[in-house]
Amino acid sequence: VDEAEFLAGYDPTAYPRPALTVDLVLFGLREGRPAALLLRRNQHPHLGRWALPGGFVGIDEDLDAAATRVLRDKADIPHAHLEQLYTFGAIGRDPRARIVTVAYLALLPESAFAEAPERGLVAAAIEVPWAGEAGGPVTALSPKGETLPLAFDHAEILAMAVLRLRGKLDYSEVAFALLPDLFTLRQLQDVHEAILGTPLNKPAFRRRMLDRGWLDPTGRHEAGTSFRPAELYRLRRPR
Amino acid sequence: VDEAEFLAGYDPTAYPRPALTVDLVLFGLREGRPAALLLRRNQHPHLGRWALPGGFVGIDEDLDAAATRVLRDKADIPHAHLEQLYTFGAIGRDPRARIVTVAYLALLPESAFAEAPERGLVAAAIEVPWAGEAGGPVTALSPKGETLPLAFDHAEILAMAVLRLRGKLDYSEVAFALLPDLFTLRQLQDVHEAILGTPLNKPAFRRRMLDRGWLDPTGRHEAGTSFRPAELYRLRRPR
DNA sequence: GCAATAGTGTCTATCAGACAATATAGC
DNA sequence: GCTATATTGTCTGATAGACACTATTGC
Repeated sequence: VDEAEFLAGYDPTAYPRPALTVDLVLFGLREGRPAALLLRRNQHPHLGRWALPGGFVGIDEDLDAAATRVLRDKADIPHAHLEQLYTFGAIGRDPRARIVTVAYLALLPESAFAEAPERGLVAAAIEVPWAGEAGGPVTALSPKGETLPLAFDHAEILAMAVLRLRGKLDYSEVAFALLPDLFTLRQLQDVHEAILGTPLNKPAFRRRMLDRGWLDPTGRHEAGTSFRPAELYRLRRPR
Repeated sequence: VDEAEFLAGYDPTAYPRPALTVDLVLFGLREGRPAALLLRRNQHPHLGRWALPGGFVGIDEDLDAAATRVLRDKADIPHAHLEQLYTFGAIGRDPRARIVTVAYLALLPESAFAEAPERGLVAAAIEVPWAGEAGGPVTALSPKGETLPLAFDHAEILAMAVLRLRGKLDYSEVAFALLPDLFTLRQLQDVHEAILGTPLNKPAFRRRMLDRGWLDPTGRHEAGTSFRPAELYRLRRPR
């Protein structure tokens, strides 16, 4: 059996093989809520539904390179924190053909997020029911609050993205990828609260973050507030 | 561009596509140390090196189903805790052709582990250098202590498996998948210490595990010791 | 001075590590 | 009783939540 499979590895017509794509969860915060950039499908199947940007993996292209290419070409974003999320390969997930997709998570600061609508992308708020730790199926909402029907298994992929972020939030630097270079402790706390979906204790959060030693105070302060301005911090590099 | 890719999804000859496989990390403990079942390659490339059992994903086969099939057919193990680990798709990872592999982690109790050698599988101890949290490249050792050269990028896959286990150890039930149905608290602690590669405080570990409420005492005790026998516990189901 | 938020101090409950004391099996 | 390990108790230091207090800005 192994010999046949070996040959099938050389000859693409010996056995039919699944097609391989990457799909990107372009994740960020929109008005303090989890959000992702979605693309409206203008073809069958799932015409009119909303989908993650994606593309086929080239025969001479790394998976990470394919994800970077999709980020650049379909979302016009030159650079972002990118990490592989999970690979989805259920039989019926695409009605056209057998397509296995490697989902990637891209983390965008709110600024990059704001420029997106010109490309036909919509910044959809992602509602994650708390659903007892596991996180249920998500719903996507347009900026006006309408529910956006999702294509394929993309609701499942979005749910996985939020769960992954929750898990990595407090031992990794993912939160900082969602913030500008300079940020206040309040902004950092807002990011944590948005992803966890639960309020946090302010003094405890401050203590934890400062004791961690990842933050450098800049001595500068935010401007334009009508109240006491908060100090701006920067992520210490390299970590 | 999208239209061309759409058609390529239907017609396998329009664009060449990567082949897709699953590879399994059959993980367990051998004499209190992390170990995995490896298969000696009897073909080029990497003839004589040691590899994870794997196989091509059928066109009508779920990824999980492919992993289950490999577990059954190549390792003769009817059932195990299986979870997707990561997808490896670097360009040169297989010199024959472009092959992308979805790595799975299978967790075996030591009993299933002991029966393996008949299938040509070797239970290799996995040495993970501590390497400051990140875990460096692993080395595999035969039961006699010889270093086993690994095929393809399988050292990287094994390293990822151990890192994943470390991360999930204390909020998931992966440790129990490595133990028999009835086990003592000492055995549970040994599993944790083996995976973390560091000793743990005994009273604190007991308290933590018992307070968690996952364990049911059975009232029964281990036998055959020449000292005080420990109580046997069972994982409470369902979690 | 007022409003609003930043930032700090203190008290308490919880949890982990250290260490020692007690319990129980075979011999 | 002796040995080896299981199991429990206690002390202590670190950490998180609750809550109140002080600081600073624009107006």
